[in-house]
Amino acid sequence: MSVNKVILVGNVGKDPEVKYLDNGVAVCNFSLATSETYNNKNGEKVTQTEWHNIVFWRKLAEIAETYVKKGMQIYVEGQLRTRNWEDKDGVKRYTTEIFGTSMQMLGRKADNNSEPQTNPEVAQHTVADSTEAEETDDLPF
Amino acid sequence: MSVNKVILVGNVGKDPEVKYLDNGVAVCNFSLATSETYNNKNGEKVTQTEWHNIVFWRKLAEIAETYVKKGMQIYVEGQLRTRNWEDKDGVKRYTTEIFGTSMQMLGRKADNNSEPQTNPEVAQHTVADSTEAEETDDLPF
Amino acid sequence: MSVNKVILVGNVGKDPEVKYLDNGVAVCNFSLATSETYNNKNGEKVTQTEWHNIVFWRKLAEIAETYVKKGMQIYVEGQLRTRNWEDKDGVKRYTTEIFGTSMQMLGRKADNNSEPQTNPEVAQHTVADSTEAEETDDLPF
Amino acid sequence: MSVNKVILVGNVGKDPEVKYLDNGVAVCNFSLATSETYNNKNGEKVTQTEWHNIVFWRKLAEIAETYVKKGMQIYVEGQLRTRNWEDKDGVKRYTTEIFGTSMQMLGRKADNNSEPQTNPEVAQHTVADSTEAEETDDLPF
DNA sequence: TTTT
DNA sequence: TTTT
Repeated sequence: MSVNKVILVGNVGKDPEVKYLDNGVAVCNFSLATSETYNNKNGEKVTQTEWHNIVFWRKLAEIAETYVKKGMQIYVEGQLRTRNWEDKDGVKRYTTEIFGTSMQMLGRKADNNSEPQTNPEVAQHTVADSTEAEETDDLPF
Repeated sequence: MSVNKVILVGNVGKDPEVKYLDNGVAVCNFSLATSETYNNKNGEKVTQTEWHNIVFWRKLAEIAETYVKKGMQIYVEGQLRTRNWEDKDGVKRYTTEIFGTSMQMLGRKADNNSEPQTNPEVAQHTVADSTEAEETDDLPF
Repeated sequence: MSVNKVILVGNVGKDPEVKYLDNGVAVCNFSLATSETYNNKNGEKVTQTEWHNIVFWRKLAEIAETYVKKGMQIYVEGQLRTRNWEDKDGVKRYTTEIFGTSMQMLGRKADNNSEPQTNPEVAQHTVADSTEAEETDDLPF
Repeated sequence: MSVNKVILVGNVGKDPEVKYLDNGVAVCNFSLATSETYNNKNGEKVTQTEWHNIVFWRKLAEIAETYVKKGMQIYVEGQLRTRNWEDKDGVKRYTTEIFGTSMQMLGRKADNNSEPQTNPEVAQHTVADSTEAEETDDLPF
């Protein structure tokens, strides 16, 4: 009975960091900047940047490890998740992350990769963190 | 390299129609109304209603067949698809549909079902038209 | 060059708290719960709830003050904003909020208000935190 | 009590066509392609392209006229609207359009404009079809 | 820490 | 054809 959806288009702050759990599952973290520019009451242009903590798991994490680079403009769809943890003084702290479920690299191919792409399928289409029911070809849609 | 996403909250116009293909796959069609009210230049309140053709396949179609009823307020997420077909005069015609990928029944339980719900899990949570990678319990998220 | 969008459908955790700035501007805060249920690896049903900090300003805040109540199911559209502040030990802390730009009360009227509505126009249509260019009636759309 | 939202990232099919009504209001039409690639049951890669009819009004139309070009990758947010009209045989026909409310040009500047941009503010930030309440600088958000 |  |  609920919807928890985030849609972002922004620029990657740093090359993603990927680590692998003991069971081989990949987890990828990086931050994504979205910016808004407006004129303040003095007529000066002000840019306000938001930094979003993105987390990808499994296949999305592996793809991000290979293809996502600092500075790229990407589309991310995901869910909000607020984790809590204890800081060094034992105080409960909260961090809000975007648990990514889908990702797109935007702009032209030449933008995103200086080298020729060896796996264009992966790089150029939406990648979703799920085993989507593959549409079979014999259905009329 | 693209995103095609529709998000609707509206009211179901009629009980969904479901048919089953020879291979047992369910297909469900119904229309969903979204309305906007505004004041025109004469200060009169005007309501403008849009009717959306919704199509669900497989499990989503089966769930809609069982639980979705005329008048219900639901959330639908999906993609735009424009089909073409020939009318009786052989003229090519186009129909735009929302290929639903996720659905929610909104409002309280009592709103949506006069009878007690025998399968609350199905009725009260998001249902997606995909075999989502079930989150396993041994992962720290 | 960026998009920062959040779409939530959830239940209001408490009656909204509204305060008015010296210039008369209303600010409204409340938390909104979204829940997901899944089966863990032992086959047990587990519900995971996320709490979102919602902030409304101006007209949206005033409408929320009047109509939004604990328990209601609402739709919220907005942007992610992470504020930083100093805790009592002078440590920089971060809080992520949803700066709401649009809101809808869902479900039937009877769900959302025990008393008769004195201002149904306000309560029953989308309210956006902007002075939208009102569509004039003489345009063909 | 409803939500009617479309979010697209795709490529512009042709340079937008803009016309001006007698009252000076600009209306802009163009089509936007979104594509999906999947493997069919024979393991062949199939690309399915959807064409969306986009309509912009007023300022968005004027900006599109100046900056949006065939081939560009853009983000469009809007609403679904189905118009009906009579074809030459007097038959009622339907056309579904996306009434755009917000637009972004994606990718690097060099992607989208071969010439230097004379109005970077307009071209590089989100443009919404509304007179948004300008955030004033004296509010703490 | 990004981008324009 | 819905809903308020």
